[in-house]
Amino acid sequence: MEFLLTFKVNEKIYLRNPESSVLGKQIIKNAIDLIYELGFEHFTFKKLANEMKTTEASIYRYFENKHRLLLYILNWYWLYMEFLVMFQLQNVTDTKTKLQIIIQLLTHELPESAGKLDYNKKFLNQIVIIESSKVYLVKEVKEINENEVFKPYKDLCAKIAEVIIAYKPTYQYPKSLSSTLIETAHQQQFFSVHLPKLTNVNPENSKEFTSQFLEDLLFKILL
Amino acid sequence: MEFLLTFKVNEKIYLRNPESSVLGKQIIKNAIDLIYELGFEHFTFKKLANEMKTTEASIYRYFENKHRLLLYILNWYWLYMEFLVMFQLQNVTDTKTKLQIIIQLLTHELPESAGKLDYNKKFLNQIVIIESSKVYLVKEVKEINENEVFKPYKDLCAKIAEVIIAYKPTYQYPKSLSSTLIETAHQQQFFSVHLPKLTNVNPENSKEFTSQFLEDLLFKILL
DNA sequence: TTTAAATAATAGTAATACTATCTTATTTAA
DNA sequence: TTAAATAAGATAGTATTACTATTATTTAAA
Repeated sequence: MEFLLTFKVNEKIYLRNPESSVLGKQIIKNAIDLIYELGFEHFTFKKLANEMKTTEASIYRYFENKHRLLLYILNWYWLYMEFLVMFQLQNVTDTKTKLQIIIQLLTHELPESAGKLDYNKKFLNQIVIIESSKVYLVKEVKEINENEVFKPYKDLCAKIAEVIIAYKPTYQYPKSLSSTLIETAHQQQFFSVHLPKLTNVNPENSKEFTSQFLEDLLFKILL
Repeated sequence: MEFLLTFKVNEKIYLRNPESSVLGKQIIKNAIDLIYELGFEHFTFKKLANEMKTTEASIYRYFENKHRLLLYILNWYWLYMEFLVMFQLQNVTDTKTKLQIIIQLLTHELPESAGKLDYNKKFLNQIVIIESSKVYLVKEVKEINENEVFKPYKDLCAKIAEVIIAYKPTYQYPKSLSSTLIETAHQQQFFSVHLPKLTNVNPENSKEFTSQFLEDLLFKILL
């Protein structure tokens, strides 16, 4: 059985809902491909329009600017990740196992198992690793945050924090630990590939390095 | 007694050494002020030139582009931070105390005590928190890294990793833990101000929150 | 079937990210 | 001391980016 997933992204992020039209869906799909290929700095609406054989103006009807488009993609990812956490923790009673599953989810490509996607999972994953911090590390963070556009990230963080508390009710910093886990998962994946001297990765375990590091770290903290 | 600090930054980063002239030094000083004020995305050489009453062309003689200028500032910071670590660990024999000092350094503004600076310490600190990941989270990271321009960061990371090993020789991931400490120090400082729901900060302890979280985390990991 | 909405086509503007050239002021080296 | 080299200032120019606006055409809904 296969099923197709979609999520309702906060309306404040877009001008017109990309889910509501063929063109809109294509914008997201092609944007993921092109941001992956060029990196966010070199990505422009003009290039995206050319790639899609449409016009810049058409894309501007959906998103105010490329930052909003990235924010849309990440909102989508955070919602998806929260769904995956919920989904994969179904019927798991052992809280240690729950935490292990969460670490696996944060440190590996999106699993084929859980739902079909319109978007390229590998590219989406890389965008999250490389570009996600750019949506909040900006001067305008306060105004952006006022529209609740980071809510899915906060919700994901809170959900993981819940599991942390369930595992160790006396731990004082569940949400900070949760956001640290999420961010460090991305960071160490990036470092282990591009700046390996900032890590203890070695050629044999590179695929599993980040999850091993984080699992060791997490269970020592929550001992 | 006051002393003035300077560091030799990798030649590959600049076209002309900004340390070698009055204009060069002004460029760095004013760039720190303006990047702080505008954020890196809105910062341009044109604006910097206007601010300094010089010309865009003059700045382009020192740096290829604004990314290189930011890289210069961060190299400077990493060298300074490594110096501070070395300096403040002088005559400290207890490795636990050493780690506590390092956390204090990573989570607070640059101390007045250790040397006078040409640059605004508060602004420099904020730039590190908000902008530093932007120098490596780019498509060109491989080519950039080939010129050893991240060496001061790797050295700082290695130096902290050494202290970690000294404290707990059997710990398997000293460098990853070190880079995680550095990055999380910045991240949690940012989150606790701008996205506090991603943390466990509370109004009373906001100044000390990040250091408390990290100290708790670090010594649990290294137990 | 009309009418409303979405898209395409086109044009235009201000700002950004540069490169190039020429002149003048300052330093250095012969 | 004078010539040569170097740095800085002044100015101009280009391609690209990041938009906004207008009109025409296609598609979908009433």
